[in-house]
Amino acid sequence: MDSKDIDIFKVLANETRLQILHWLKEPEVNFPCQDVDPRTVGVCVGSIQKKTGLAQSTISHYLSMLEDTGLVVSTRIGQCTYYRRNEEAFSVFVTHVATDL
Amino acid sequence: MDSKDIDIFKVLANETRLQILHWLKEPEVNFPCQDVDPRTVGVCVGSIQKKTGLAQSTISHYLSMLEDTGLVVSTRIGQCTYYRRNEEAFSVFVTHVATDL
DNA sequence: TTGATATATCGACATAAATCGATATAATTG
DNA sequence: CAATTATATCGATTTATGTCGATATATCAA
Repeated sequence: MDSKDIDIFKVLANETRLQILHWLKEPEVNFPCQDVDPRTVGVCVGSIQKKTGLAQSTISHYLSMLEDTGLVVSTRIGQCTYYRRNEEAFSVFVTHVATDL
Repeated sequence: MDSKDIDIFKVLANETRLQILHWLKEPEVNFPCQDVDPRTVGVCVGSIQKKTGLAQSTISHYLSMLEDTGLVVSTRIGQCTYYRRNEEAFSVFVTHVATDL
């Protein structure tokens, strides 16, 4: 339970960010009509932003925060940046919570 | 992963509060010389406050926050209020994190 | 009841987070 | 290269959090 875990608690302490992470668990269900494979590449910022209804700058910021913790990773292809979950980071965190909390 | 879990993430997103929860896992080790059984009753606010070095009002507030989430419970005996972990609340939370995150 | 001790609550202030609109940057297309 | 589209970054404002000192409340002891 180090400072990195505290940063993860902070980033999870927000309904919109939790919602985004949840959506990204099943990207093909929650974001149909993507032009890349959402499982392996991710979902573009704009699709996520539209679904939340918050400002583009806000969602871009949230996704950066999530990426800083390692919970998601991004891939830029052309004009778009695609974000997907990093399940390894989740399992490390879950293990910490289950054993050290 | 409901609003109650978000409140738990918020309360865990602070080093001092995490530290207190960690200390309360082994209260007899971290708070020797208690006048009650720390496992079943808890540790008094003053002992926790001294160990953190923060102001009395701050620790009282932190403990109230923790109690609001259900992660700890308090018992007043005489002038002292004793706080202990509520392990059931932890296991519910851990299950949510492991399955819904 | 008075004084001492332990907590809780209140009010204040500083720092951080949420959120927006505007603008900058990167990539695409004509 | 100019216009368009998608993101990222910047600056501002509002709201929340961290933290303190002062004060109120509850309990014990004399």
